[in-house]
Amino acid sequence: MEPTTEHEAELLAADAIGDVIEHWGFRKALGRTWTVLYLHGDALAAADLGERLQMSAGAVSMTVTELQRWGVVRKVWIPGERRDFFEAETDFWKMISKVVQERERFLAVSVRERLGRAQAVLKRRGGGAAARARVERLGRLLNFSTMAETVIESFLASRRVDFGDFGNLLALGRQVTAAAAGKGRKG
Amino acid sequence: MEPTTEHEAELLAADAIGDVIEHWGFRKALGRTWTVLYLHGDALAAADLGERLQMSAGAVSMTVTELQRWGVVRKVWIPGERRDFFEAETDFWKMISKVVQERERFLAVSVRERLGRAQAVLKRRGGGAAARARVERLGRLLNFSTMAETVIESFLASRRVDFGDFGNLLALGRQVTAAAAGKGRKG
DNA sequence: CTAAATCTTCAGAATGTTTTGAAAGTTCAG
DNA sequence: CTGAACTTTCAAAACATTCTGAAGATTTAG
Repeated sequence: MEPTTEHEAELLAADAIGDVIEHWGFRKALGRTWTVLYLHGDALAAADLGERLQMSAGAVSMTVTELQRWGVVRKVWIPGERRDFFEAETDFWKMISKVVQERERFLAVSVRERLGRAQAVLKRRGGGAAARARVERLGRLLNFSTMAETVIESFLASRRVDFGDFGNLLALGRQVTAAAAGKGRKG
Repeated sequence: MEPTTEHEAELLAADAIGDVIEHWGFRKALGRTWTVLYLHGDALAAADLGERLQMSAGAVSMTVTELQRWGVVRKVWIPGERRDFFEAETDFWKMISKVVQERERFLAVSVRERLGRAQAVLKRRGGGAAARARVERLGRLLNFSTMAETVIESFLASRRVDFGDFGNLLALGRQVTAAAAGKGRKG
């Protein structure tokens, strides 16, 4: 069924972004809600969101709370209005940085730490050629995850400098290139 | 509880990679299984995997089948052995390319297509200033997803050229930089 | 061909996640 | 204050995903 009304078009876009957000490990509802707010422009009340997206009051409440925790939606106060209104953050880079900072970075660090501990155990226990080969392979995995961390750090650093438009990506390209060149061999 | 035996260390590493793989939207078991094969070096039989990871025969079968579909595990035939043995692909870049190619790329294309359709509807319906602003914002989202696609294509292209070690990353840095510079403004 | 070994499949169980709906909490106008 | 409007919370329901275990299919040795 092709969308024809404005509302259907809105849902089509919201669903597409919902899929992206789900792909990144969040609830679909977060992406859909952000998109509706983003497209609408003006702030919307919780009840509006619930109606547009067919969500219960409870679901809307939890969703906007989480979106605020991630800094991608703000509560705005509208004079003379008793209800809370919400509007979307519109700076994509800001949003992505935040997520990379708090999620990807955390995972990368935790993974590197665990691989490191595992390698330490294998090293300590020694063993024959097979055991040494195992330590070596774990080392490769460790190198790889260290590199992933470097890419993430480069990205975050490029954000801090804050260029306009595509500048961030340009800076990232340069920094990753430099970091990779500096770190040297093995991957 | 700190790991002390070789087996515990293996599980610690397998679990760490399992988390990464889950973060990328696959089943944890895929990451764990690949890691055990990778660390072990020599091919293992399904029953070995089941014992090491405490999985039922059914789960092992489904898991190695899926890993083979993704090209990250191979079935090897061992002369004189009746059972199937499995070994891990060891080229990380090869594995990641495959996933990016089949999953990220697919999603990026599908999202861009849907956003495009949504924008077409809004454009067709016309409307006042608010409606025009909505079309414009949807355009920004569309630009952004086009850019994401470009980054993905650059990555895949850099892989095809195939440099050693960190060369891929260097090439990616250069290509993304070039692509971003070429595409121009707005992000 | 037969029987043992092995692998695959899949219905149902177990587990994990998200949403609902109602109760409790908060805020504010009157 | 009090009560209406609104929001938050959370237990249970709905839903989704993953795993188990056993039946059936397949392979191979004899």
